Amino acid sequence: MTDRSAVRVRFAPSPTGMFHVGGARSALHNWAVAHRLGGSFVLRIEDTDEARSRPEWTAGIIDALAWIGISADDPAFEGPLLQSAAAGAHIGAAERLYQQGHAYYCDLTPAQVQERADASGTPGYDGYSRDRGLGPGEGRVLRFRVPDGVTVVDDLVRGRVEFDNSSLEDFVLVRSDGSPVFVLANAVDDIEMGITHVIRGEEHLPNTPKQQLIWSALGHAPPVWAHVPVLVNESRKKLSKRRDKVSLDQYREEGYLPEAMVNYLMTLGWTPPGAEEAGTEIMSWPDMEAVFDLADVNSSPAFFDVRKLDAFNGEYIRAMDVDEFVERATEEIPDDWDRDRFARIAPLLQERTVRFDEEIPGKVDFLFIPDGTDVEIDDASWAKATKAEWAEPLFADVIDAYEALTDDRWRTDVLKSEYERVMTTYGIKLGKAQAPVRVAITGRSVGPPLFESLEELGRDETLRRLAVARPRFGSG
RNA sequence: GCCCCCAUCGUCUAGUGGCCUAGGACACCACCCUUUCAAGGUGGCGGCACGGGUUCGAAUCCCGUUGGGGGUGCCA
Repeated sequence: MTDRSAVRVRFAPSPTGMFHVGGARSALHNWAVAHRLGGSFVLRIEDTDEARSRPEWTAGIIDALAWIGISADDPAFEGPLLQSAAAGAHIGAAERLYQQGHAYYCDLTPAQVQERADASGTPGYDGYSRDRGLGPGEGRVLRFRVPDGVTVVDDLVRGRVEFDNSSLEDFVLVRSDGSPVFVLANAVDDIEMGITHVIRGEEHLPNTPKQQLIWSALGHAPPVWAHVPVLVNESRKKLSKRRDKVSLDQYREEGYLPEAMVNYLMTLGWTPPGAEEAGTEIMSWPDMEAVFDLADVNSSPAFFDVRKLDAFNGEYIRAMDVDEFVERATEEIPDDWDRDRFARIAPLLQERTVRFDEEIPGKVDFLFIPDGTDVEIDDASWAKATKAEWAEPLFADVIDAYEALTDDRWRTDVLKSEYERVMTTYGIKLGKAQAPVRVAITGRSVGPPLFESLEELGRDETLRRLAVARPRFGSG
């Protein structure tokens, strides 16, 4: 027995082999409502269209959900249920609808329907078979007999939406091959599963009156509807996998943290109460879940802005435990790099990291060059760092000072103070003064803090690189 | 074409008739800090699509216009 008072929501993706960020947001909304209201979250795979259904895709969906914190192990989680397994219920419901006069058979082919529409000048199906009393048969579809009147959809995010039934036309419930159509299957599944809240994307709003009609024809009060606005791209078109980067997995591979993705996704169309006072929209899932309310969700489409996602990701990365950061960052470096050396330098990268992709190795690769191979020095950077009058003499002085250092004094603090001692002669600040050496050592003008890098590189290699670079002064 | 939805800074939003000289976040710009780059701090730029009403008073309510989007299958 289903407890009718208990909240039950569902997330019903079709298995397409790719999990959409919009789907993730929708799943999060459902998850938040289920938890907040002490209800359950049902995962239903809409695999009716067999041509695009693959078992491994269901596993992919579960994995993607787990990544954003919707765990199949959570007590609120139910499923996965396969829509195809309920085919009998769909047909049974269709039969009932027919028996009770809420549906009727029609033998017109799509082409014939089109012909009649063209002839009359009124688009759509004209109700041709409404009163012809046709029974089931070869090549016949079952159509819903849409009653006169108005269907009012009460939507949590949109309010009251009215549809004149005359604009609905007698839509198909069962195809001529006997298979149920989406609106029927979807509504019947929701009824059978005791779904109380249907929370989904706005693109479903237009077929909601049809489903509501089915619910009531089947003798049920409609569920609570909530149609959340779609996610759009920079040209304000609905995010599509054809032209936009929408795969959750792809973001995952690029090194976005699930917490950041979840947090960002939730801020699209909704601001956590208190975010303004706090001066930040960064908020943990438990905190968001505790205050999330569909009625507070905005009703206009939201642009998926990767720049803001990046900002969130950076915040979450900086908030990570250092060891955790190092461990995660290590996954991104080439196999032949010295793990220990990387672990020593990696903490310096934490606040400089926005994503865990290529930028990690690219920032410290100068420390992992094979013995005997020179760094590739960027000419423009070298030219800029050494164009001042003081550059060449300072460079020479630094070499002298560093050569005088014994191995046991080759430490960040000493390297820095020696550098500062040398540069006072030239009356410049460390910010400028460190440039020539930085380029000589790393090949670039930007990178992790210099003296820490020199300590890690070691005395011999540092001195060697400085010696290799020095002749460049003469050659302009 | 028809049906439906939407409309506050570049972006995401707060705002539910007076608290709005419209607030925050991201981005951008400037300055500060500084061992480059970041991070951090301070400040700045920037918006209620338009036109009519209603009201003592409108970002907020109503109507229209314009603009955008979604849906219009025997797809899901």
